[in-house]
Amino acid sequence: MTNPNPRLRFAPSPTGFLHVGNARAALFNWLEARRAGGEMLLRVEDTDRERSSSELVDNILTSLRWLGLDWDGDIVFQADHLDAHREAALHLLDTGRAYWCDCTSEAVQARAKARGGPPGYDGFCRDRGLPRSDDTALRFRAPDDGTTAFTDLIRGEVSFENKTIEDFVLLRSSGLPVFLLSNAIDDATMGITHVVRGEDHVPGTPKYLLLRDALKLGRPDVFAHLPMLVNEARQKLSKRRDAVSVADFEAQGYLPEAMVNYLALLGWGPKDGVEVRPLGEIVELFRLQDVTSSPAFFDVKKLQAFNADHLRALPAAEFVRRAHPFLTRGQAAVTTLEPLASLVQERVRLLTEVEPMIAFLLDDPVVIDDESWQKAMVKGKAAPEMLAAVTHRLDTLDGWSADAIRAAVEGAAVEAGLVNAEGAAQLSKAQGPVRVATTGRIVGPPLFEALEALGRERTLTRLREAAARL
RNA sequence: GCCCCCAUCGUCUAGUGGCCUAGGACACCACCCUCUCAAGGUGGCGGCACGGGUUCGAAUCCCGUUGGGGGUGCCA
Repeated sequence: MTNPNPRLRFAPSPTGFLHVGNARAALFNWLEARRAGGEMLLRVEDTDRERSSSELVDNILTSLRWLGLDWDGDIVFQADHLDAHREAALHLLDTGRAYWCDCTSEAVQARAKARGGPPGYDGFCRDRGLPRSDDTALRFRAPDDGTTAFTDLIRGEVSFENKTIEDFVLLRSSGLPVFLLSNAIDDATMGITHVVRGEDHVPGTPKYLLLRDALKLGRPDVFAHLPMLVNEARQKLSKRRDAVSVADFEAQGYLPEAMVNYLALLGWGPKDGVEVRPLGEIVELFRLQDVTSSPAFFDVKKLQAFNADHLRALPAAEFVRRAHPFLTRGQAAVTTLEPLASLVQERVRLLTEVEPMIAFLLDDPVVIDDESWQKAMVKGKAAPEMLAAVTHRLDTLDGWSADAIRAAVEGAAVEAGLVNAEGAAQLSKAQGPVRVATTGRIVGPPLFEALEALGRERTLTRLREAAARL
């Protein structure tokens, strides 16, 4: 049952960017391979010369590396093996399992419409004995009776009646092999034991099996068809319709560890219920047979929550390092961020949110948010009194530490009359005007640490400018 | 149309005949904590698609219905 040396593969076609659906398929292959101590191979299915491009190959490889999904051995490019695929197809012709057909797809459709039956090829050229020409494609002669079945690790027994399988194309009239043929042969050549791919491949599996049988290539040990990843309309994710490129998520400030963690939970869950955890633990817990069979919605909200958790789990120095590529103001931003790193870290969900949070330390004069100004200065109580009192106290403050600043603000609050029933300073009200004057916004990192970082001169300048504006 | 697959809170899932008055997570709401915002804590909202069986007993097994999805290319 269990193969001692499982070989799995991720086989993307470079006709689009790597999107989260592909990434999930790659991840599950990788998880099973690594858990079982097997091999993870990578094959680029570039047989569609028109739509494939080396830029897209680069994008796929870059995204896989970013996610931390490595592979064993050299990358196999399917286009390098086209001759062998063609040869195999021709062998099928010799053994009577294939034949040349000159029907155009228009003609096939017209006949289907005319007979009122199901669309698809009707075997028109089966016994015409056509020779190969520039207009003929090679079709596989599918069996007329019997069934083709396989066991799917996730879905159980799946079977198809052979009479529902049409005579599909093996070689285009250009001589190029089609996906089904290349895919089936390459899997055999590469010794793939576990075929783990999307559920959209289920209907093609009997053809795959029929081909492998006809070619006497044996069958893989295991099939596992992963549930689809769907959009809000519950349709299969598509690159064109849905914004789900892995590279885009990277650019938006997601951590690869959050992405793979979240992706692993789409169709699978650890027995202990602990969702947020390092990949290494997931590798140990993952079992292909535990994967769910129903489709899953890719929920960006939950991904964000995971990202925030993984961000907080980082050591502060590492957090700064990860934020680096997202700091557009260069070294100034880095040195500004460093002392406040842990305070910022706890408050962002995406790395792109880091710089805006420390922008008040980078901009002079500070940019004041209108809504915040209205709230704290116009509607807030005793804003002028508070600003005057705090300006004086901070101007004459001994030392410049968060604790000392806090004491000064508390003293100013009492002076401005912002006190509770016991006469103690009401910081929740008092900090508003100070915060807006110095950081420009009503929300942000803890005020006293922020002012300590801002320094006495800039703090006083901003307080005076705000008072003048009032 | 035909073939195939799927069906537990809004979403992702736990659940493999009794432990389920269905558990967790995200989201949402309330409260607590608190210098704002976060984080954290507590509580709340909310689900086994429907109908038949089988069984002492069904979210769990079987059949059907409905709904959704995938495939049906000389794309992959």
